[in-house]
Amino acid sequence: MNTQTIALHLREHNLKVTPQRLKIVESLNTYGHLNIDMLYAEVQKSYPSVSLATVYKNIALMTEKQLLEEVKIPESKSVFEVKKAPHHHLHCRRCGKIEDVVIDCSGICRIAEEKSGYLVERTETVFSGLCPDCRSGS
Amino acid sequence: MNTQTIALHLREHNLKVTPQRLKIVESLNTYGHLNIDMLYAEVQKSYPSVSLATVYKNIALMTEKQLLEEVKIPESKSVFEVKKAPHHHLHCRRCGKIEDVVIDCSGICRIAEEKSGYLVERTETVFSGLCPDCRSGS
DNA sequence: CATCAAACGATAATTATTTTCCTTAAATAA
DNA sequence: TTATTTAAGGAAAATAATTATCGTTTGATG
Repeated sequence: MNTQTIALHLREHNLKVTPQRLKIVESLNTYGHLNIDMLYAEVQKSYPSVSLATVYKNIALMTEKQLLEEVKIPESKSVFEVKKAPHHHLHCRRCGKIEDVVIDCSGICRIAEEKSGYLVERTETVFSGLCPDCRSGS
Repeated sequence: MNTQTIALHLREHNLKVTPQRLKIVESLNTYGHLNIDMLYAEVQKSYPSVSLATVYKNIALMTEKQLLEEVKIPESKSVFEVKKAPHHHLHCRRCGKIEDVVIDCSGICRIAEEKSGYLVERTETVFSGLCPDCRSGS
C-alpha cells in the first residue's frame, strides 16, 4: 500500500494527513503488528523529534476511528494492526512473532451462543505456541 | 470451595497461607472474574488496611505459580480468575459481565496449525457481544 | 495565499505498577 | 508450645505507562 492510498485512507476516516500518521500506518503495513514502543522507534527513524505523546494520541485516535485495531496478546504487550477483515492471531512464545490467520469461527461461535444465550458479535482468538522456525530449533 | 481447601491449594503451590491471599482467592471463587481494582476493593472490605501493593504482589505471584490466570479482554482491563481446565470467555459489551464457556476448539486449532505451520499449545478465545439480560433490554 | 481547525512537541500531570525497607506473621522443628 | 527462620505485609518511594495542557506549527479549504 503506497503513501497516496494511505493518505486517502486517513481522509476517509476524517483524519488529517500528517507525516507522522503516514509513517505509523506505513510501519504497520510493513511489519504487520507493532506495540507502542516499536512504533515509536519506527517513527523516530524518519522523524527523530517525534514525541511519544504524538504516537499515543494518534494510535488512540486511529483506533477510535476504526483505522487501527488493538490486539491483546496473553503474557505480552498489546500490539496494533491496520484494521482489516475479521481474522485471528498466532503468537510464537519463543520469538514473539505475531501473524494473522483467517479461520472460519462461525461454528464455535454458534455453539457459544447456544450454550450461553449471548448474542456474539465478535470473536477474538489468539493461538499461542511455536512458529515454524522456532519449532525446528532455528 | 471452602477456606481449608483454598489453604491447601495455596500450600500445594508453595505459597504461605495468609488472610489476604485467602480473601483474594475467595473473591475470585465468588465472582469468577475481577480486575485489580475490584479485587483490591474486595480485600479491603475484610482488611481495610490492606496495601494495593500486596494485591499486586500476590496476583503476580499466584499467576506465576499457576494458581491464577490473567484474561485479557478487548477494550477493557484484564481480569483474573482461578486457573481451571481450559475454557473460553464471553464478554458483554453492555454490562461488562464476563463468563466462562467450555467449547472444544480442537478443530479450529488444528486448522490454524495446518494453515500456519505453527505448533499450537494454547488457544484463547473471547466472544464479545450481549449477554441474555442485555439482549432483552433489562 | 489567508483563515481556521486540528496536530505537533515539550512538558506536566495523572495513573498504574514495582521496588524498597522495616515490621509482622506463618511455617517448621525443637 | 515456643524459638527460629523465612516469607509476607504495609507504607512510601521509585519507576513506568498513559493522558492532558498549552503554545506553536501545519494541513485543509476557499
